[in-house]
Amino acid sequence: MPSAVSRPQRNEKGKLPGYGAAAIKGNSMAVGGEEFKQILKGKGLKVTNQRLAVLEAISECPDCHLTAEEIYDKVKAGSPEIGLATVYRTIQLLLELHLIDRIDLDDGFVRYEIGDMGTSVSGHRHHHLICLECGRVTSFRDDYLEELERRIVQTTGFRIVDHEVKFYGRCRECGGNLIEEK
Amino acid sequence: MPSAVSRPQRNEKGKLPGYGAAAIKGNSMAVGGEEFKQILKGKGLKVTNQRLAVLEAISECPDCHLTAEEIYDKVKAGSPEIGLATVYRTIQLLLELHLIDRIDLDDGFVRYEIGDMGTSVSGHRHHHLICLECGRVTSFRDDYLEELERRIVQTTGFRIVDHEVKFYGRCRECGGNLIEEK
DNA sequence: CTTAGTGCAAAGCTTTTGCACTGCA
DNA sequence: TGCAGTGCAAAAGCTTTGCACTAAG
Repeated sequence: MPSAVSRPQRNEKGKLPGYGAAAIKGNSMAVGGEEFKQILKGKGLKVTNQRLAVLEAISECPDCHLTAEEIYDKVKAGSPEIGLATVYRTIQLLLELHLIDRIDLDDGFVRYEIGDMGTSVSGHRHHHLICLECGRVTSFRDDYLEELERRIVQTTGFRIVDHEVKFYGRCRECGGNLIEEK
Repeated sequence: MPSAVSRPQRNEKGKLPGYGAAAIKGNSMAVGGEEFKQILKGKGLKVTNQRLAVLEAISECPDCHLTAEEIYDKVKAGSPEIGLATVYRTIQLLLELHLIDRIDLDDGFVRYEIGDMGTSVSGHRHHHLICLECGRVTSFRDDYLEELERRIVQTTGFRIVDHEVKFYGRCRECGGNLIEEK
């Protein structure tokens, strides 16, 4: 399989922090390795090195927005024997457990990031600023949408439990607030 | 599995509201057939029945959120000889012309909808309420985010030209604002 | 008349699945 | 030990691409 072709890249920003063989540490995880193990056990699921390694890879760099392939590569660095299918299966599992989120940054790649752990229910998820120029993605948090949510409930009867927001524009480095563009 | 409004299951397609052979009318289009033709001519591109038919199909039902396959089926009803590749190529073209938008409703399908025609620049795009229960998708408009955008510019220097918002919850029919869910 | 655009089929990629093996509980 | 979980490879989807033909300008 030619892996070079599908390498996600956008304007050279593919320099993710280098990772050594750092699996199963269980400390840098947002969820915490122990907590994750408990969740698995509680559901009658088995705790495997592969599962720990995948969650570890995703939580190590919350702003990396990794693709499945990138997660695979990161995990493989520490556990060369892991299979891509297992990565996909684990991603699926983590999504169902709401430990990670699937995000679409409109660059044609499906990406994943560590979840906001429980806070999502109260609508405090973080959001993304996407620079149309350099492709850089910046995260930010804001509870400002609560007022808007309140209004939506009143007008539509829609009870909101979560939301996702993406802003497109131009970051400071690309001339963002300096340029007077129509 | 939620079998709601416009929810195509995998391996099942074309159960959308039936559409007659209604291509090349050029009137129900948000852009207007004539306007579209002018845009094409202005770019030195050719005006073809296929292109008109694809834009027509997408703009006929702004809330349908059609997939490429569904667009193909709709167009085929009026022009049986069209090829799927042409639909994909036309979708690509329309995206580049900013006449349509690609949207991700988190159901595993890539969808397209007619663009908000120019208003996007001023941040007035419409957004989506996604019911986690029945999968129904409701659109709404709101300028409320302008204040939030203003704040983002101030704190991050990010100049915003567009945004996309998705709200997840439960629609009125599914018990939305009636249920006291923690 | 020129060549962009199209239809068809084949190729490409990403993600899923079948099956025998492995290792957690 | 038993069976969930895994690795591998094959399959399945969806989208793109090569090529000869068609039709817009």
